[in-house]
Amino acid sequence: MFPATLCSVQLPPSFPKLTQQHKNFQTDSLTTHLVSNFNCPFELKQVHAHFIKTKTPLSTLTLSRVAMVCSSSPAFDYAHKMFRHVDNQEIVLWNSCLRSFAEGNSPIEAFRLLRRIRLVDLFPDTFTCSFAIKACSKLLALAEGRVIHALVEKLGFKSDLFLLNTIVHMYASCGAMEDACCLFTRMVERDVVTWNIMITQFTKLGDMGTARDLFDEMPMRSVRSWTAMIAGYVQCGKPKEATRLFIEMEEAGVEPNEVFHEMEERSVVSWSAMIGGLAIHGQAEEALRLFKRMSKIGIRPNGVTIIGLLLACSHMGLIDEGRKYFASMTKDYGIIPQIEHYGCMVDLLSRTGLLEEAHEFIKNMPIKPNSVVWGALLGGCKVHKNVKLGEEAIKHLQELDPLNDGYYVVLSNIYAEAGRWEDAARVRRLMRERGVKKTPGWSTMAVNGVVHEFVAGDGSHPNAQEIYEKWEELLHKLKAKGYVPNTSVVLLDMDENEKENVLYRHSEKLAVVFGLISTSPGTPLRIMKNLRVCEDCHAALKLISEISGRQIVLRDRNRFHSFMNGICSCKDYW
DNA sequence: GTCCCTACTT
Repeated sequence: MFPATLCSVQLPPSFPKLTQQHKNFQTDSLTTHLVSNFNCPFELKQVHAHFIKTKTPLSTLTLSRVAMVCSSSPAFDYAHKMFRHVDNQEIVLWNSCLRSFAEGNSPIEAFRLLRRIRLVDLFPDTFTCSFAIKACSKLLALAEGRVIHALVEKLGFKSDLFLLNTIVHMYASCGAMEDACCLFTRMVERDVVTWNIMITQFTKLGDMGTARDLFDEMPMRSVRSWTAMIAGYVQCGKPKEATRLFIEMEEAGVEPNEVFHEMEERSVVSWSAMIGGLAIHGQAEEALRLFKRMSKIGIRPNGVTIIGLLLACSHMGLIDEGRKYFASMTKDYGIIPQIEHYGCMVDLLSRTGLLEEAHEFIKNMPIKPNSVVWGALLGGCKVHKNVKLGEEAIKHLQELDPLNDGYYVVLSNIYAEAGRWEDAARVRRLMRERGVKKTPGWSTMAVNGVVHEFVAGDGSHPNAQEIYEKWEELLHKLKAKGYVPNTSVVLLDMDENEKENVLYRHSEKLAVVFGLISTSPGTPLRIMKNLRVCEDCHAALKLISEISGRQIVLRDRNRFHSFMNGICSCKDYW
C-alpha cells in the first residue's frame, strides 16, 4: 500500500512541466543520488519536486525504470501524468513493463497494468497487445486471452502477423486447439513462425501425424521447424524417426531465412535437443558421438547441450566421461555451471554408487543446493541401500520441499528394504500428519485415437474383467519364464499374497495387458507413466515383450524404456 | 521494443 500522502494528493491543474531544454545541465550530487537510487514508488513525487526545484531535465531519470517502479496503482497515475509531458512515446515505456511482467514471474501484474493503461487516455499498440497475450499464454488464461483477442480486432490490429502468431500460440498453449486451428486457417498471411507454432503444439499433443503433414506442407522451414519435429519424435518415443529427420536436416541445409548469427544460435538448439533425446532413450554413446560431430563442425555448445551430455552419462553410468564434460564446460566453453548441472552431477555420482563423493560434492557446491540436488542423492541411496545418507538427504528435503510426497516414499522404501518396518511406518505417519498424500500411479495408452487411463489397483476400466483374465493367463507364461514377483517394491505392511495382488494391479501392467488384447499382433505398445516404473514391472515388461513378440515403449517420469525381445533399452540401469 | 524450439531430481 502507498502512504496516504501519495494517494490523497491532488495534482495541480497545471501539472509541473519539465522539458529537455537544459542542454548543458550539470547534475548536483543529490540529484545523482536520487537518480541512481530510485526504486520506491513513494519517492516519485519527492524526486519530481526536486527535479522541478533544481530545473533538472526529467530525461536524466531512466524513464523505463520509473515506469517499472511505478507501474502499480496509484503511483501509475502520477507517473503517467509525468510521462505525458516528457515523452510522446509513453506507451513504449509501459510496454516494456508489460513485457517484463509477462516474461517474468508476475503475469498477473501484466493484467493489472493493462487495465490501468486502458483506464487512462492511452492507446494500446500492437506491442501492448502482444505482451498482454503472452501473459495469458503463461497463465493459461484462455478467457482473458479471448478478451484481448477481441480487443485486437476492435483496435484494428487483426492483420498484424506478429500479433496473430502470438494469439495462435495463446490458444494452442491454453489447450484450445480448435480456436488455434480456426485462426490459422483464416489467416490471410502466414509466416514460418505461424507454421512452427502449429507444428510444435501438435507434437506436444503427441499427434506426430498432423505435425508431419504440416511440416511437409509448409512453404519454408527454419531451424526451429526441424527442431520442433525432432524434439517431437524424441518426446513420443521415436528416436529413430528423430535421428532420420536430424540427418535429413543436415543434408538439406537450412534456408537462410533467419539473420546468420541467429541461425547458428538456433541450430545449437537442434543439436542439443537431439543429444538430450538420445540421452533419455539410453543411447549415450550415440549422444556423445553427436556432440563430437557438432564440435567438429564448429558449433559451440550451450548450457543445455551440456545437460544433455551429463544426462547421457548419468543414464549409462559413464562416470569418467561425465566428470570430463563437467570440467570442460567451464574450462573449454566458458559456461558457468548452473544448479541443473550440479543436479546432473550429483545424479551421476549417486546412481553409480559414489554416495560419499556425491555428498562431498553437494557440500562443496558454490551455490545453494536445491531439492533436486538432494533428491538425486536420495535416489542413489535407494538404489545402493544407504540408510544413513538417505536420512541426511531427507533432512534437507523436508526444509526445501516439505509437501513433495516422492521423497517420503523413497525414504520409506529405503527403510522397508532394510527391514526397518517401524521407521518406514514412522515416515508414513509423518506424511499423514503433514497432510502429504502419495501420488497414485497411473498410466495412459492411446488405442485408435482414444486415450485410456489406468490407475494402480483400479478396476474401473470397462474392460477390467477381460484385462484381469488375460493377466492371469500371462502370469503363468511369465512364471514359466522365471518371473518371480518382487514384493519388496510394495511398501505397505501386509502379507506376501496381498503384496503380490497389489503388484499385479500396477497401472503399467494393466495398460500393457489392455494393449495386448485391444491391438492386432505385432503392433508396438506405447505407454506413459506419471511416476517411475517399479523394478517388478520393469522385469515383467521385459518378459512380456519376449512372450508377445511386441515392442513396448514406456515413457516414465524419468526416461524412455523400450522393451524388445526380453531386453530393455536402459540396459537395466535407470 | 514483438511471435515459435532444446533442459536437472523424485
